[in-house]
Amino acid sequence: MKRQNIDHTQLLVLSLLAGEDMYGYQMIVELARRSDHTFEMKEGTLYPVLHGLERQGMVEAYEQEAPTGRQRKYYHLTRKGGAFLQEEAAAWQKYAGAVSAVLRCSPGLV
Amino acid sequence: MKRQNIDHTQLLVLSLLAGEDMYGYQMIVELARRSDHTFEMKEGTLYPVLHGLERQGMVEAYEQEAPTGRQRKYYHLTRKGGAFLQEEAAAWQKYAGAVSAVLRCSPGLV
DNA sequence: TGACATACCTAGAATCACTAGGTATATTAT
DNA sequence: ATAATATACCTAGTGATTCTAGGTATGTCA
Repeated sequence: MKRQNIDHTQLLVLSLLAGEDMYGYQMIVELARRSDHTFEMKEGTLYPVLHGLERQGMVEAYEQEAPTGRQRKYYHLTRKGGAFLQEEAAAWQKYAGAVSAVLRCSPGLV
Repeated sequence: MKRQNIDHTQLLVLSLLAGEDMYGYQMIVELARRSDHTFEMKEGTLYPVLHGLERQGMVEAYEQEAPTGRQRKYYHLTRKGGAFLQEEAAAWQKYAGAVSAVLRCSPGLV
């Protein structure tokens, strides 16, 4: 389909970083919390996506020590990433609206 | 993710058949119309999905001659398929709601 | 000290949708 | 008449996305 390929993981990750810098593990926890545990992202899904976003200049990574003494890798949304997020969010709205429109054509589904 | 795997093509196809029996080509045209051309499903996507749904007993196929004299293969939603559609539609609502909830956490996206 | 949570990572498999072809008939334009 | 387009079905192979299933290592709590 045209624009079937909304990368949901990418969209959700970018939207998390729009609010504040986060590290990977935190994103997984936050995403679960904000979605009422509808999304339980796997590490095997998240980390490759983060690396891809970094390669594309959508996010920048930096290391920072946690109060516990552990090393964390934080990600920051770049200006380019912010613009991309806007596009992806708009694409999602369009996509979700279209699905809803199709479902509404069949009574008893919505 | 948990329930990341909503098969969008399957959901849309089943919802089309909830209204009336349709043949493949018609589904592509109807889906484009109902989604304001957001969805332009490819034949290479649709037909394998239809065959899969038939194999699983979600739809039943029958041949019927069109007024033009051409042979068409119509698909009919079975009771099992109807129940499955209800589940998938509910899963979609939950999924879409969760995405919206996450996006709403970041101002300026919704 | 053993279990669990935190925190990062990758290789390979599975799923889903697409590309790019194929076949064939009906309609419309030249 | 015939060429182009629309209708109508199909499949093999490819690419993209996400998952499974591991690995490494540190911190916390019972």
